[in-house]
Amino acid sequence: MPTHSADHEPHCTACDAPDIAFAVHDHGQCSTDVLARAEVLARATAARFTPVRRRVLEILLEQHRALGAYDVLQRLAADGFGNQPPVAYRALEFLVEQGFAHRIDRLNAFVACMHPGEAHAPAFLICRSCHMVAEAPAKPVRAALNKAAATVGFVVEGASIEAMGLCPQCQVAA
Amino acid sequence: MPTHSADHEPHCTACDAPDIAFAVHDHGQCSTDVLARAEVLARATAARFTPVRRRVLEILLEQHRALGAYDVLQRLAADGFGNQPPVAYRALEFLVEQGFAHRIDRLNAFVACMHPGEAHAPAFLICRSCHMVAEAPAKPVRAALNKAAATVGFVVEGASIEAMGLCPQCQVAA
DNA sequence: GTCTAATTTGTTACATCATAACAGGTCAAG
DNA sequence: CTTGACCTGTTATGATGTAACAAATTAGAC
Repeated sequence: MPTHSADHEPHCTACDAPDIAFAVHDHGQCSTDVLARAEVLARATAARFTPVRRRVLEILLEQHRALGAYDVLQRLAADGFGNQPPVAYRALEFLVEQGFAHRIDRLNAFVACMHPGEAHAPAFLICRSCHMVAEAPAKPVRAALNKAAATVGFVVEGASIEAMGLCPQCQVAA
Repeated sequence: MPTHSADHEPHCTACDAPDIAFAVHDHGQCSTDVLARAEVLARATAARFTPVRRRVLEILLEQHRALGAYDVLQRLAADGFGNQPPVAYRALEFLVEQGFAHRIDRLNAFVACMHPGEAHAPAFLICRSCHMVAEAPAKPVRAALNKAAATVGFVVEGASIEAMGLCPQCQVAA
């Protein structure tokens, strides 16, 4: 699995779709930027970005991977926060509502959103080997889905699109 | 929610995509046909279509809805089968492997496949009001997804595409 | 400032979903 | 009619998720 901590592409601020989870990049910068953007957004929307919530986002941002609620909880407990499930679930729920994190149904787990505030509904690309998760722009995918649904008169309000497969690095490794 | 038991469109045998879950149809015929097709397929592939497995498929076929493993289990127990979780999970796993049922990640539940043997990878349309689930042909959707993944070098091996929304009947009702 | 009301956090308790491991039964092939 | 593969039943436990209420904190009214 790629160490994902080098500093070749030091540019995460733009973080335009498609995102750079699978590319070698300065992840410290990447996560710092996303966190900063989230803070600005939170201030703009009266959302209370409390210590637990902020810490959960930091934890999720450490890696481009999905973490289970109980994994997050363990980390929180180690930091002196409450260590009962609702603590983690509530913070995660908040982050998802604010668009700062996404739930991956297929994994019963959560990832930090790499494009907070960008009003997007991505597809998720999950590497079965290194377990990294990237967001891919899904507009055409959703358009196709809406069209397919329309043929039976179904109106799509939201959709999970989660792909399992191999990321570029793991393809090479295999 | 539609009663879904009338006999207007008595034609499920063809059951060509997109499927008829949301349409008024003779559901007795519909489920009988699918079950018969599954039996033929099972005979063709050395798969052992045992009483529990058959019964689970029958249970799933009763409605165009997803059932949790424990719902299935309750029904099995009522029929005199073992009432421990593995009984249900194993039968469901078998049906999914054979392509006779699908797992809906979003619901932690299972639906009967309406197109057994047709080598398909559908998108699922889940009505948030009546909870019916239909399969929609997803070829163009998957094509778009593969394309989006390709832009970051990701190879898709499988994808869950699950849409939440309103079925035609429930749109009218609302 | 400080009181009040709303929100957030901590905690208990429990609900729901899922699987490992092994014993015993069934069935088909040799 | 035995052997080996597979299936079923059972025990036990693990993993994931939530309801409900008490205590702490915060924002806003005054």
